Amino acid sequence: MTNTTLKLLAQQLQLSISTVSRALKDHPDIAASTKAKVHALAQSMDYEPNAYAIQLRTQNSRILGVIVPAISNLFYDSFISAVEEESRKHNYALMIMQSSNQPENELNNLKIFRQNRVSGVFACLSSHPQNLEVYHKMNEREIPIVFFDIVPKDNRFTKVRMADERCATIAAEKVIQRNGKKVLAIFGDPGLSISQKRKNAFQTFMESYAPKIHVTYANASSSLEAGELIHKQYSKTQKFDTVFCMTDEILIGVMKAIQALNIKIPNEVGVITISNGFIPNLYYPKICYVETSGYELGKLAFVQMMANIKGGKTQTELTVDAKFVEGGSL
Amino acid sequence: MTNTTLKLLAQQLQLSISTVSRALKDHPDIAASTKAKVHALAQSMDYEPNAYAIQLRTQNSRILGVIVPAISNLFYDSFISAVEEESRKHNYALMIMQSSNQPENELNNLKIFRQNRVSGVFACLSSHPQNLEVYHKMNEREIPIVFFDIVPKDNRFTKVRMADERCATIAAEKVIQRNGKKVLAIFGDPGLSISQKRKNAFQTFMESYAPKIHVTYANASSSLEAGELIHKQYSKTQKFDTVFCMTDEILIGVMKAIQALNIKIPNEVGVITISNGFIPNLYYPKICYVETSGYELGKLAFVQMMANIKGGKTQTELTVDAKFVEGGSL
DNA sequence: CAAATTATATCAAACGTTTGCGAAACTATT
DNA sequence: AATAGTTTCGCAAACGTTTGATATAATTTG
Repeated sequence: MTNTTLKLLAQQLQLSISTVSRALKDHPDIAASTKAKVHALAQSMDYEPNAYAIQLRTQNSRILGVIVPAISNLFYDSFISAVEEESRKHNYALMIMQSSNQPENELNNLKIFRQNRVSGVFACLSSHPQNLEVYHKMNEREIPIVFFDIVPKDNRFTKVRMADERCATIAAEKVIQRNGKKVLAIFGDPGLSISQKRKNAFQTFMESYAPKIHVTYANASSSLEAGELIHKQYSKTQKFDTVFCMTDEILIGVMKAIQALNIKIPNEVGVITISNGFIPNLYYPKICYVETSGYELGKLAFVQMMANIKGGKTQTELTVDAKFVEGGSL
Repeated sequence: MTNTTLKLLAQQLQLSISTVSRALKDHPDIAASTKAKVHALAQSMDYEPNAYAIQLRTQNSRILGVIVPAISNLFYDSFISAVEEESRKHNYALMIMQSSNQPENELNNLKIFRQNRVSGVFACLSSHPQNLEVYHKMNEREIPIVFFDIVPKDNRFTKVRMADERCATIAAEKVIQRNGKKVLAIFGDPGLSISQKRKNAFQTFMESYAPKIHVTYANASSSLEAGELIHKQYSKTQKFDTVFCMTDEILIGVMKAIQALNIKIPNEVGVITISNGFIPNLYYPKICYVETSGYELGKLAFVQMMANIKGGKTQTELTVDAKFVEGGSL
């Protein structure tokens, strides 16, 4: 069975295609009686406008592209969720692709986006350093780009991200408020700029506001490593009384080790992390965290995208602020 | 800056549009020298074929639609992840929409898919009962549909799902093997067919293979409820020694309560669940689980989709088998 | 009642491709 | 040198819309 088209409707009704087209969109030129007939037939024949023809003609796809490192990720999927909600409201459809942190995939995805003439793309850089030429070319072609989370330094782009430094600073503040004396602070892959930012912020705050507190800095790019770290550090004579985790992944490793060692939270050690909240709420007591909401970021990104699409350029970097969420772990 | 088109290339090269088109796709009619020139110019002018024009002309969108209840979900996002991987390999793009379990959203998403003339759709029914007319109509229009996870009874459709009954049976088997005597079995929303299936399978197995074992059946549609259940049941004189959780959500509630009550796993109680593995691995000891892999399901769904697109109808219901994954909790 | 206005509907071009068919321009064959 | 066969390319229609310009009929106006 072939799809219903304007032409088909027109033939059935002995009208011209343009009349049918206008009737369906309530154009004032068309008589009410005609409109009624057209609508009725369209309904009964299950007419659905061909998006491709429309897009070809109008040069407006109403499709937005999203590139994330991975869909299967607590942070990014809440980002996507938010963007999808907004898109629906604004009558845009979404095309989602994952880069798996491979620049090669990222490029390929962008190509698909361009070939589909997306109206804009939300991009999260894959972690490895790369050149931004593609993005510049897309800018030249006037395809709006909103970078999120992992954003380039280049300030010719529109960017939204979490207030990474603030997160770490807030966490440090809380640690001090709760009387942490010997802190183990675990950060992620030191190659990532986000790790550097958070570590610097944490360190800066600690050094200036609480110079007498003893802080051990460590890296762990996986839960496994984070767990081992706890095991190792906890057997030392100089034990920590507080542990700060930079990410959910680290927290997971830490918590496993803490459960294995049967350490009591918060009596024996306090725990604080940066997270969107899902993982911290899996434990008893709930882990205290500084919230970084992918959802909020998504909403913000969408606003920026709309501004970009409508009003031309908005080359700014916006951050969504962090806030502390109380738990029972500190 | 306007996009490069075949016409533009043709003008520059003093060739016809059709020649340029054929040159770019290595058509044997075109001289090698011409091809070289065309390719060179296309390259330097960043020519990207317009997907809409192609799709309009060829009537083949190479886009697949996916409807999930929620993207932000451990199970579905691994499903999506798998489908996306395969799609990329087969040169399809993905359009992902979430229904939020609202039939209304589901219908709206389907409309968008139809208007975009998707080559096929992966659909997971929103939980509330609804009529399948839309899907039948799409079938008539020869849009392949592969239902996954929550599938309709109607066997005119292609379906893939987890072996729900098997999961529960395997879990029951293991509980008996590990000498559970007093089992607390917690199932999800009793309105959902998946809950019924799993409960029936569990119950049937228990009654026939281990009639002397005492099983308490309970429902909990949220982690919270599950947690309360544990608190209530554990204060009784007749305590349980094993708890079976039907889903991750239930497990989360259960584990929180267990941690709060400071119950030792597996010494005081054994725990087993049905899961894709992420949550069970968050704890120490790791929770034993019967694996339901969204990833595997995605792979299977894609195979079915390809079969459907190429070879016409494949009206079968396939299931991906469950397997037990060892942990330290039983 | 002729002229001007309004209401309604049609024409035709354009968006960027793909593709069957035909047209030159060569080359090879007798 | 005429014919047949190849190689290389162009013409033009079609995919399903949208939209400015235009045409026709109906209505109003002075």
